[in-house]
Amino acid sequence: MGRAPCCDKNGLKKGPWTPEEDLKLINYIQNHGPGNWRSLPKTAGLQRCGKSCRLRWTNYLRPDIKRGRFSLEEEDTIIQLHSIMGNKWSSIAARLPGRTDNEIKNYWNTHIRKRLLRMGIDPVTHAPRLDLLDMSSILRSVLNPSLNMQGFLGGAQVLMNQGLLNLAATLSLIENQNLASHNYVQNQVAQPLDITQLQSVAMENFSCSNSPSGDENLVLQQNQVDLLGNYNHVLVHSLKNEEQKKGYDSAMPTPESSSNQLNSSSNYLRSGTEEEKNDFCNSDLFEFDIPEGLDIADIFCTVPQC
DNA sequence: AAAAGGTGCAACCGCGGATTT
DNA sequence: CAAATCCGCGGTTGCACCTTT
Repeated sequence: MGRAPCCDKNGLKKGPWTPEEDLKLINYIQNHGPGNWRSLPKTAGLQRCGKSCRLRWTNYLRPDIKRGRFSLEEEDTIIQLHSIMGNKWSSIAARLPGRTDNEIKNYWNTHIRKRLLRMGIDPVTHAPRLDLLDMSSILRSVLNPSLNMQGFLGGAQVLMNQGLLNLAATLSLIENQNLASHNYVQNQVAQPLDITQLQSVAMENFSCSNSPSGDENLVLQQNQVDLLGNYNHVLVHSLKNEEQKKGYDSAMPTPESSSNQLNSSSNYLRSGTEEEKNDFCNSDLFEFDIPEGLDIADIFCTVPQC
């Protein structure tokens, strides 16, 4: 014995909502409040599935929804939260009052994700796209030419440790909390980030790291964390630079960017295509400043098989 | 000016955990 | 406890609008 079916799907309307339907839904919820989506359509006189009503309300009709383009602060927050939460759009939306998970998801897929790709940053891992990059040669050209990278690398397979990158991003987020909170306050939507939660996520990432174990490696990892803690600063800084160069307009990509965008949202998982390589080659990813005192040895982990 | 192709976003789909009977 | 459904989530699609050719 279970509940009655949510709705009889036969004869229910689908597709775009009309203003009349919106009005019915708004009026009903204003009088009765949201919830009980199963019975809502019938009571409200709507030929819609309850699921469709809930979606329409939560994503579009809710009075507290903030419309319009995303601010730089919101964009920063999305990038930082995505770096530790991944595609947990509802969790990210919970940190961005007035924004819905659907809106953030769309904005990520249509704007931020493509921009990251253009900059040679993997939007899934938030790490530089090493598959598109001869890192050692670039670093050699950027850093002191006397540095013997070949000797340092020792012929070993050199890979960024992804777990540490994630952890670094997390710690960076924690570090940025004051700034982020400040921004929220400025926007009158203060909702401080939960540091405890973030720290637990950080530790989870840390424990998932495929780094070598042992005290020495822990020291090395801590150094990596210290260094890579700046990773998200660099990422966000670089994004802002790009926006400033183009004249910021999140909602209106430039023709240049449009011509480099991916063809379809169904191609999200595509990686390493010629198109992306071209995007990367045209990017200015490495125009940011290398911090003083940077010890390049801390960037890498040299393990037989990361 | 028209056709073709690209973009952005609202809405739908399907899944899995939670809840109810 | 099991079955049936609710609810919310992330992924995907459809289509109107825009841009390019």
